[in-house]
Amino acid sequence: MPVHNSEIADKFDRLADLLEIENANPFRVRAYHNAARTVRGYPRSMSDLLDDGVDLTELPDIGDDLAKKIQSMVETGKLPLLDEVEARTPPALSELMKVEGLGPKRVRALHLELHIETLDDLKKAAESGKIHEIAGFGDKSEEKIKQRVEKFSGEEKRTKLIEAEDIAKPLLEYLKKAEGLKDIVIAGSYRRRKETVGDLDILVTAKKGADIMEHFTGYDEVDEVVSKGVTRSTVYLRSGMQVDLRLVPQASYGAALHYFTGSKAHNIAVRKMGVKKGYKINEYGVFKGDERIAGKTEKSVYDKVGLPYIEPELRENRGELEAAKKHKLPKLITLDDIRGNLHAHTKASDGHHTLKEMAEAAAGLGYEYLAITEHSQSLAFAGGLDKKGLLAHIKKIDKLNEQLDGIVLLKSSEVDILEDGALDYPDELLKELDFTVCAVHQKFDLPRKKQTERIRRAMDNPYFNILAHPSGRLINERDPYETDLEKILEAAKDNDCFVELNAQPQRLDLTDEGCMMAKALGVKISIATDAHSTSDLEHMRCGVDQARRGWLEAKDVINCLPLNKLLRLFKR
DNA sequence: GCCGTTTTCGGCCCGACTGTTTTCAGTCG
Repeated sequence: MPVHNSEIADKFDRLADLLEIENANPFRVRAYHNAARTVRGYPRSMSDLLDDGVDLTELPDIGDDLAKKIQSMVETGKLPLLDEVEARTPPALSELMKVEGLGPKRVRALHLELHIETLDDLKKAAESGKIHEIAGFGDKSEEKIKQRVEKFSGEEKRTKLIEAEDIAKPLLEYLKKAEGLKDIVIAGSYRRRKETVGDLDILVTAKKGADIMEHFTGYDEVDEVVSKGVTRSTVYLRSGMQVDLRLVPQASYGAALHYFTGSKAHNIAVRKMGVKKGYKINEYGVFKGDERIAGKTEKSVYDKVGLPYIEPELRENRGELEAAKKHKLPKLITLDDIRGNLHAHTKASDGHHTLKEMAEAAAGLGYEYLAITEHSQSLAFAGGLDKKGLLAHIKKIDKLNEQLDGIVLLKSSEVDILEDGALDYPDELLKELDFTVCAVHQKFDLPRKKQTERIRRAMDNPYFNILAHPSGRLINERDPYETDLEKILEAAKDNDCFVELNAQPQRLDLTDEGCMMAKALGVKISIATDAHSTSDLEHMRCGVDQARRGWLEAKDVINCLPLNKLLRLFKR
């Protein structure tokens, strides 16, 4: 069982937390966190990189020492230094640091003074009123800890982007009513269109004297006001979502927007570039000495460090700064580039609308084509069509196409990939289709090698065209099944197959990193909604967001092609 | 512990808010 990047990253983060509690050199602590971020976000597994003989010190923030530690973890699953540290500092202390308001210093104090090691210890200590006796803690701290421990669930919950939108939109409408408000924008990972967001960062500018903060904390969805200041306030909404509101002068709007959009790694890298040029960059602007020389727009900030504007979706320090320096940034795909949708269901399997209704909805979005991809015969529980049923459906589509104007329905099927890699219909039936969308829907728990081989074998079939939702994950609900994505993409490349970026907001499968890997390997992508209703068709925008995070351009995406060119791609 | 068209040693992003303090440490983003 190969070690996942996330496991390596978690170990580095835990080690960093414990070292911080032990009062280690803060820069050493940061080095471990930085390495964790690099490893967690890396599109290829450390294990595969080592197999290929890649020198890990080439990766950002990985030096000789950490490269060795990663190698040790890949080979043995162990990080000896972590074991060593955990032997003298209780491992659960790093959990305590996740409680809001508790950092390394206070966790250390709680441990030294009251021998608190676990959440349970902390809860008891708070209830028995021992905490306020420690130097640096008072009655308020004790009370807050008591409340926070009560609410603490242990896991940091990130909210799916589309759910965050549902929370953000009414709040934004409410905030816009504030007296004296000028600009308002949601920054942070929401603006970078990350698939999940941890909190909402809202940036505003306003007329002098306007009481925006009062208005904000008075929102009727506010559950708790964490802090409230002149330029910054933090609240929790009833939904559990944390919202930060920041107020900056208009002259600083661009610098603040850049700062609060992040990512942190991108910001730090840009700041470092500023320092090299003798500037200081913060949320108020770019400064040369005391003089503000830029900051009204984001572009002005990039300008000062000698870079072109970088789209928010790219700001992850995953090579965008290097690309920008060389003027090689991708021209990111937009929703307008999309000409059709290659994955949709109707009432014939598990969809909610008829062929005609789906066709008209797709035409209404300005599409040239919509592919009808009912489930195949093995997927009985999702209304999969048997051979006869599919043939009849094909005829229905032919007939409807004669009546339709401006849009063409493509005859396809979401064909199951069986456990042995065979497709769920015989070839003589598959050849009646314009193309196929093939997918794994059962036997999610095969070992990595077998699962990978299953999909690769399926691609050997000349009627295999697009691999749908390649990992099967459901965000926050179901883990991806174990595969070697790189090997699958290589097989797709070799067999002239394509890979889907499923735009369902709970799937978004490929990931952004998967898109980057596909692009690097020369595999083109279908961004498709897997629509089960007419309204689902509008989830295309979610897929496009994810594609943009994955550096994709219109030329990388097959459903940006006109119909005649698209169909040529499916002849293998 | 990482990193280097000034450096292989000496830097490492920085400002706001809170609470516990009498001038600032701790935490957060």
